[in-house]
Amino acid sequence: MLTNAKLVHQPHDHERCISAALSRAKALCAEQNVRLTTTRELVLRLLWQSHQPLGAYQLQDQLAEHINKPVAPPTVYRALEFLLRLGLIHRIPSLNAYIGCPFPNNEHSNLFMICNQCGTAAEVADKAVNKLLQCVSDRSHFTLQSQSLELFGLCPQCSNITEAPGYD
Amino acid sequence: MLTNAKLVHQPHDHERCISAALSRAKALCAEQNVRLTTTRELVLRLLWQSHQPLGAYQLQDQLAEHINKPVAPPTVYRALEFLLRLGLIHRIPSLNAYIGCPFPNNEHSNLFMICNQCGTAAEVADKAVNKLLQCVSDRSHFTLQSQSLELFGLCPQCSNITEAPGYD
DNA sequence: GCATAAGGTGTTATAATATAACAATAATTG
DNA sequence: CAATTATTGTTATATTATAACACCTTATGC
Ligand SMILES: [Zn+2]
Ligand SMILES: [Zn+2]
Ligand SMILES: [Zn+2]
Ligand SMILES: [Zn+2]
Repeated sequence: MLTNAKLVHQPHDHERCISAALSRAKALCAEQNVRLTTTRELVLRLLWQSHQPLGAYQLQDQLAEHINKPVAPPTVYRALEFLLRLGLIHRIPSLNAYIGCPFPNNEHSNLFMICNQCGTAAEVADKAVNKLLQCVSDRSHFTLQSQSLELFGLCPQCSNITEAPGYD
Repeated sequence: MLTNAKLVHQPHDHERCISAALSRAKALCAEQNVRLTTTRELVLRLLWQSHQPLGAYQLQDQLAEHINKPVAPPTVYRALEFLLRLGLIHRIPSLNAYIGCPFPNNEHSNLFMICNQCGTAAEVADKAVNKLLQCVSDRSHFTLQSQSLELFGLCPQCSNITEAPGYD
């Protein structure tokens, strides 16, 4: 099982997350011979600011603040489209939000564990999950092409807080 | 494995799907002591017209046509909210669309197989899937509360058409 | 039955998310 | 440097969803 859950759910050196993501992005763009322009890189950086998915209009605001001039929606959506196409980010449909992918160009599950409390989203790539879903598809003669899997609940930290006994 | 895939992907007596859905709905409403008003029932019927998810504004149009007077979005969304709360329908986030649930008040997976070609969506409830996802969550100490699982691809019919050899 | 409360609907306005279309600019290629 | 291609800016608009408040209907207690 490949996952960034440990990182997401614990204090960690997040600068490493960011720089790793950026160097992966640069490598991938070089490999694919496409351009990681300033805007695209900035949007990617913004998405990697935290492990919480961001909406397009949150990105718009933050982008505008960063470059100190107004930004129109298409600017954001184009950058998102580019990053999605390269697999550098994912869209989380039920949140209408976007998040950096911790392990792009791996075959992976598009499986997210999303905390209803703090909003963090950890990604999991699990062969057993993929295999089982493939199997479910096969049984119905369904030709599986892609998937979007979202688990909602409480991350370890928020679980602890919620479950806390209370001395009353 | 509980699924309506066979029905969805083959010609079948769809009237039975509809009437079964409606009687389930009536029973559930009676049991819960809530009212299946005309609008709510109509929306449910419209969602059961086919095995393809419908968007709220498609429903709006069809509803307006049926009752022969204009309908405002809140009317539709209120009916949808009611039906969702009872578990009689599901929302498919990546399509912004809604579909009738073939086996409500069962513990189930919220797992859909959605055809990219013809738009049909079959639902699957599979204990093995649920168990595995629970297990994945446990491993990360994530408290699983709900899930949304969407598989995209080609239904059996559309697979055959696509894969057809071609005599050229 | 009638008053009351609760639940449901109508209506208007608006929020939030996403895309279309076309002009302008920048980067790449030969 | 001209020609082509990729990228960005700009304006307008489509699509999905909700807020707020007035009005009506149904159930409930007396
Ligand atoms: Zn991090
Ligand atoms: Zn949390
Ligand atoms: Zn049917
Ligand atoms: Zn199909």
